Amino acid sequence: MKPKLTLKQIARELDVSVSTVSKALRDSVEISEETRLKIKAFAKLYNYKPNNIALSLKNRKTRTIGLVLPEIVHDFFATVISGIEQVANQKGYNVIICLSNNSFDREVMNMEMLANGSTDGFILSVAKETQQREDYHHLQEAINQGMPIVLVDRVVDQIVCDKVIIDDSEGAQNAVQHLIDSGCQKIAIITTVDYVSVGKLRTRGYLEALGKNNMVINEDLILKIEDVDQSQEEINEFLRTREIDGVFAVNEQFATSAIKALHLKGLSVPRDVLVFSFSDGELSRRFIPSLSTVNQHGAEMGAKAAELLIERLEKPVDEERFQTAIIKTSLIERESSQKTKTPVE
Amino acid sequence: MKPKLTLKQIARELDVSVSTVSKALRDSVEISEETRLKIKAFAKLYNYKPNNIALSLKNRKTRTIGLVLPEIVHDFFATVISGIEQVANQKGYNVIICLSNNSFDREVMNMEMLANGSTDGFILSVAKETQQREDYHHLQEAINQGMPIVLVDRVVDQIVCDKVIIDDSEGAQNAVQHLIDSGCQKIAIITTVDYVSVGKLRTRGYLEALGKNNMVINEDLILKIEDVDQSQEEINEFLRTREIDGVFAVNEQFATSAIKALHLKGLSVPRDVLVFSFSDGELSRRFIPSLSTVNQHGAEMGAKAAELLIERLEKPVDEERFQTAIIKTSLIERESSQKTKTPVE
DNA sequence: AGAGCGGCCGAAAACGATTTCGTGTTGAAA
DNA sequence: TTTCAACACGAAATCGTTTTCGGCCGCTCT
Repeated sequence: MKPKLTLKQIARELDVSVSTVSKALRDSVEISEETRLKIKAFAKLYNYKPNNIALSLKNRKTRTIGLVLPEIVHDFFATVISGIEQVANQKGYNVIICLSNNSFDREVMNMEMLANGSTDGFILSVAKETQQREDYHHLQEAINQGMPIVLVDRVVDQIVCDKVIIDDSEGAQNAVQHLIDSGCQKIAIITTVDYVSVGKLRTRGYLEALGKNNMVINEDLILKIEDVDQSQEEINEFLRTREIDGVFAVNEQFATSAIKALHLKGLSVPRDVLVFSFSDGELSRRFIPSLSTVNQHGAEMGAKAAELLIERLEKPVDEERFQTAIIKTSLIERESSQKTKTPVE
Repeated sequence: MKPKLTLKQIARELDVSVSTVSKALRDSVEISEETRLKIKAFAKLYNYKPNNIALSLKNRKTRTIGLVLPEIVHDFFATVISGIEQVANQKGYNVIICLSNNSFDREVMNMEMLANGSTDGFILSVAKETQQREDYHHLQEAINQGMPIVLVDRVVDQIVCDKVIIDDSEGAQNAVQHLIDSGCQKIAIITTVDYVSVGKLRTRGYLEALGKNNMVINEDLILKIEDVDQSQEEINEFLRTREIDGVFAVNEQFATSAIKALHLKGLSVPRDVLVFSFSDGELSRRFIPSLSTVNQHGAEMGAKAAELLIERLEKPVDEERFQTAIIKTSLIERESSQKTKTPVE
């Protein structure tokens, strides 16, 4: 086990000074060709790599991005990470990931942990609990300390910074419009409680679609779910007692639960009821019937977030103008929303 | 935007020396109560936090774990990350994540990127391509440089280090045994090509289960898949032309593809054919019929890996004895393998 | 011959923290 | 009065780099 090579060791070995070695390796004109080549050859031979920590300290830049996410066992966030990682790595940045598990305290802890010099900036999607509390002091503090933040997906309006979102409302509206166009008259929505920003927006899209088509809005067809884990029973009960011909679910989990509930009732999807979902993941692709969904393009969101952050990091003299990038959603029509295309069962 | 507070600034402000400040904050007895309290009060007031990078440089420890994974949009790896993250954070470690995308080159690049002082050690699951090439020099080099490695799930025998695996073979055997116990006579297996270590082991478990029950091994009922993306057609064709009453699939994707293929053939699961899968994820839980699977306990694997690594980092005088932790698998019996429990369709 | 200049290199400071080793001031013991 | 220990603090080294500044040598130009 050999400890890593340092400039000092090279200098001692070659009988020159540390500064000479440093300059030689960085191709400074101050160093004669002869010395330069000798040092470079030696460095290459013993596979010298400058110590990142020392560089970080010297440059006061870590080339590291802090990523704080509510969860990770979730296709959407996983794809976001993919997108971030790809752009970051390509630009020579590392990504430190911390999970908040949707807890406010863990989110704050994670940010404090990373803010002490470990990262140059943050990409963050706020925890559910944070949205509920509406306490964003930790975000503001990071910004005040000079650490740029890019918010992704679950953004908060009160904080002034770069943001990457999709048009949740529009995506939902398109999905519901598609159900309407397919002949649905009584469309239920299964959504989250209102403090989850994206849930609220998707609900709004649903309402707007109905409004635009002069359809009556029936509050009785709106189910707002607090706890995903206990959603199946709620959804069963909800659908058992309502007569509907279309369901719009704001995520894959609700969509599959809805289909199960409809089966319980003896109904088939898409034969009797059409279903449209949100968030395209493995589940949507593999489910039978495969789910029509609003694609959020998570990887693209992540990539954009990383680009925005890195740009801000590398052009710090940039004006204080922040932008909100809106990634286009797209409808993926699969079996669950198409009467004509009955799946194999 | 105030730059972060440093010891030097506190010292200047309070008209003492940097060393005094440092000692006061660390409760050294060398400092008088009065000075100590004054300094601590000031530090608290202005929310001083020591700079992590400087500490890392000084201590030659980063308290950061490098995690290199083949992919992340995959429930298993996502849960592994969860487990690692939880243990790491609780012990005051950060986690840097890099994705290899199953590419050998990216795996090597990532490790080089992190080995230059950014992390104290690695947790790694080797890329598919790396397993195919059987080139593990980058792992050995990291170890030679004094960076401990813990291999997870996709391990390599040639490298001597701590490892965390499940008994893939035993898990598969149990699953197949369960199919046999349920009355299956002709059980097909849908697995990966052999160079994927876990695939090979699961195949072996399948063979052993058949052997133990004195069942004839029919090579014609073994399908080895190279590319997951084009697996559906292969599986369709495979199942169309074979008469079977049970399917063991080495992952959720293959399992759902198999069920689709069986539907195409006019067969129902579990009525006509029983299906057992491997890797418990959202897909297994939500699918209709829900999938019986071998649970790999990814979070537990991740947690164990983090524990092993951190232990080795903090007790460096430890003997050079490495251990391989084998996490118990467990069978989760859901609808797809139980004739009696017909799902709602 | 003296001034000036360019080529080549080393010393030292800096990044922010910890730690070892002084050093000056007390007060008490001899 | 001298000596010595305890006390409270500061100077400086250290971690591994980069960079500024200055120095030395030899050469050319007047």
